[in-house]
Amino acid sequence: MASERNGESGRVTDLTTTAPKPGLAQPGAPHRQSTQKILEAAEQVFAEHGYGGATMAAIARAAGLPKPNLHYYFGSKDALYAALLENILSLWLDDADLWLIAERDPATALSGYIRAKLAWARERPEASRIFAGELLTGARHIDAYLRGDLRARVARIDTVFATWRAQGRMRPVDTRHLLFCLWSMTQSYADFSAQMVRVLETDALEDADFAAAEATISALVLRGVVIDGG
Amino acid sequence: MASERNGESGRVTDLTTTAPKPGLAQPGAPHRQSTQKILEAAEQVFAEHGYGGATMAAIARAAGLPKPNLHYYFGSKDALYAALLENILSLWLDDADLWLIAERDPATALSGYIRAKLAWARERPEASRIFAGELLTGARHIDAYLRGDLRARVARIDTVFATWRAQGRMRPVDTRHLLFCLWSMTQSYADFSAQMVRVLETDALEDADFAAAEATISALVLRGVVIDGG
DNA sequence: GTCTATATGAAGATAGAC
DNA sequence: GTCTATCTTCATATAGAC
Repeated sequence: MASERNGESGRVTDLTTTAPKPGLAQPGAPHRQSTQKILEAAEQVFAEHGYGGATMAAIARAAGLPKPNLHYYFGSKDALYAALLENILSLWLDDADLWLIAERDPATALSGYIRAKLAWARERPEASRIFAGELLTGARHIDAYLRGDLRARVARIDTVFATWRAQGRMRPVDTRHLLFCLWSMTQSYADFSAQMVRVLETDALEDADFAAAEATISALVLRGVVIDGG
Repeated sequence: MASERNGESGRVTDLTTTAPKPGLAQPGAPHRQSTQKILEAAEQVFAEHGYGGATMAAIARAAGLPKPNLHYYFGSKDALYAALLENILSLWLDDADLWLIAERDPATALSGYIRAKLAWARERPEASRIFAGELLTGARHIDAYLRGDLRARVARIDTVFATWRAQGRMRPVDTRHLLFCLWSMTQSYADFSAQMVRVLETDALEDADFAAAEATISALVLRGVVIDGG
């Protein structure tokens, strides 16, 4: 699990695993360019309308391509959605492995993780919303990921927190529920921004809003679980 | 106005005026019973599949009624969804007014609010998921509620927190972002339970899970914002 | 590989009998 | 008020020309 999280140009990742049909020999540059455009369009449309509300026609329009091309490259709406989810999951993988490690100071680690999660919420809100929508409706498409990869990562983080607790640097908070809280607070700045902008009477979340978010979440988490001078 | 749904202004309609068609004099007991069954079925189906993925046929099946009855009582899928959202919003209204009042001790108030929100997450998870799905996809149906009622309630809570801060009983945390954190943490136990049960290797969230949730969230919030001995 | 045209089925909504 | 049968629209998916 290479911590391949380059913070600055953390743009759209590679979309490699998209061989559309058996028999396609070399997916050339135009191939990758089209699949890329389709995936970006699909991210917008699925995020805005949900899986059921999204239509292949809308995705095709957003991608600037004819509708059949989507089926040519991805086979079906469900397969396109699955490919998109696969892409999105790769974004979720590495922040914890980068920040939540036993060698770090707990306060540094937790605040860095919070900052990284908020950065994703800001840079890729549609990705976060698609993931959230998938969870809302039962997570059928990502069951294997949740039971496998995610659970393993949570188990690793549990050993890190256990180390800190044994060193007297962290209060005895349940690892899993603390992670649930961290995830929900940070991702809500993507998932529920529609509510936030209306409460805050603004058009979109800005620098100041994310700064306040980071300050608030960090205050809760650091004061809540980190033991000073440990 | 109430008689003919013109399909345009009929966004969030008043559910309690259950006069589906002009000429209905007294909505009797069977009327209310049918609308109730439909709303309960709709809550299940909309929560499980999202607005776009839900079908009137599935709702009718879940309600044990023929499809046309749904249109007879609610006019359209969108109107049924709006009526359901209206119902759900009424659940969201009162916990804050009950618990977050200046006369209370901040620790008591906040932990009581957290407990109440978690109780809703447990008792009405589908309602929470429908609300979350509405926010995820832009909150078009509840724009007026968010800009009006909700914003007013947030403003009231802000005065409560300001009082506590002035009394030296609460740290200077941003009211709105603290509320965002409280909402996201508590509601995630309904909205994202599909993820939680897989991480926790269980079939459904139980007493112990909600107890751990409450302990974790309260620990973060109380230590984060309440000043002891204030 | 790419797109026009279209098949096929499903979904929202209604007509009209009872 | 209630339900059977059906209309219309639109979505996914494909056939087949280029």
